[in-house]
Amino acid sequence: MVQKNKNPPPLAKPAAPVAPKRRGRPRAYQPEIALGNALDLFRKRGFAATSLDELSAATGMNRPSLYGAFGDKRELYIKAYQRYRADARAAMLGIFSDELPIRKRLERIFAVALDIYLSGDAGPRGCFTVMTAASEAVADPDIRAMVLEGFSELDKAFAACFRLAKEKGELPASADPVVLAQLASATIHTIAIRARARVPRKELEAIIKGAIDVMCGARSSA
Amino acid sequence: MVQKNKNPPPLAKPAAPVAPKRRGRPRAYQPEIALGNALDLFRKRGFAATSLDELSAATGMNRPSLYGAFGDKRELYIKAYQRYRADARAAMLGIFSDELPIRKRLERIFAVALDIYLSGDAGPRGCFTVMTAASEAVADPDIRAMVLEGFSELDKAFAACFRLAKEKGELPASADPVVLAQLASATIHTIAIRARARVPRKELEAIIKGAIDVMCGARSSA
DNA sequence: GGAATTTTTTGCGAAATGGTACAAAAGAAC
DNA sequence: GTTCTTTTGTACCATTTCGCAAAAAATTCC
Repeated sequence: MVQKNKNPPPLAKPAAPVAPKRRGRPRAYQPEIALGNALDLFRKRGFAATSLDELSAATGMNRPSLYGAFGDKRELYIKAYQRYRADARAAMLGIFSDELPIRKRLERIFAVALDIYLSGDAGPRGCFTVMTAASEAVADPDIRAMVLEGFSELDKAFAACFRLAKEKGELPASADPVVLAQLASATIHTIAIRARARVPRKELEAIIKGAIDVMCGARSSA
Repeated sequence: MVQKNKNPPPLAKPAAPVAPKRRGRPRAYQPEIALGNALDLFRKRGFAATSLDELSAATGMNRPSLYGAFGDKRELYIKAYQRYRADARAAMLGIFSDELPIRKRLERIFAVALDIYLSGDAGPRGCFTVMTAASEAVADPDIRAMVLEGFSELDKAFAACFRLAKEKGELPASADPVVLAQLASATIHTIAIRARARVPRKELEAIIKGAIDVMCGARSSA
């Protein structure tokens, strides 16, 4: 046992995805879950009205831990917003890539959006991007960049849908995918805002149906 | 001079519109102007992020005077919002009642809205209703009622425009004024949000033009 | 078992916040 | 001129806010 040699793993994969075996005291929280709870709070209250004490209570982490894990309040807000966007993107991805008739596709997209905006035990939470744009994006360049990217992302995804539908002959040749996409985004925005003011789901669904009729032509009133 | 009788004004108009000659120390501020300044601040920062100190500085009134004149912070916010709505209504009234072709009418309505949303020396201020809806309406019933009334007011005004245009034969018989009105409101909302995120005026104008084309039919591409 | 390392916990502190009490000021009524 | 009324200005209070320092705890490496 003299030359025990520490058995050096000759070519072990350097990035083991599980159990990195950190060195110090183990964390008492799960970063993913804590960030999700912080996101919930920010969505409910907005940036300025959310205090670190509330965030601490919601995440189960005390303030110094919050700082260590996510930085100050603004950084935490930005990370929460990134998480929100990633979640929303994930929820939409399948629908945008599925090869459905345009009408069905739009219906599903708007339905998912409605679910996101109307969720929340203490009242509908609306759309983080819209709230953020309304309050923080004017003054904060970093947040503004993310918000603008969010608009662009949504516009482009809708435009791709309409372009494909046009190629498949579902839309008349006169249809302009970019203009239709902006109308679809506008519909997203109007239901996000109205949801936040507790407009009932039925009315929002009626707005969606009307918008789809206009965008796709009102032939099949399903 | 014994029976001087205090000369009772026999039938003097009880509501003299000028110079009521108040009794105590005269006010050092003009309520209208002070409320306007408070409105500007609230539009810039939102409710929670606006402090009474800032409001005091912006209005030129010290805090006790603010409190005496408008009540606490929330009441001041509500009064500022009422003022905003009154101003916006006044700016729109003429256009909504003018008998213009529908296309021209929409162009002017959206142009006025753009001016409101893009104004502000420290960045575009957006639409107070949208900001208010996004942040306060969920939790505050009074504010929510005002916001809902704002939505309804706009929807109805647009619907009246489209209904009239349809009667005048400017729109096809298949056009649904209510649906078109919701799309017009959605366009208002999307440009309000995007303006707040500093989307350039040109892009907003393009969105408006596209929306009008869809709503009125793209024949005359003026 | 002891040293090193990372996290948690407790508690502090300086600043800002919303709101108010109270005396001084400025004008009207008499 | 005196009194009454209303507003202003100064100062204050209790609470909340964000942020951090320093000690205690939990784990790995040796």
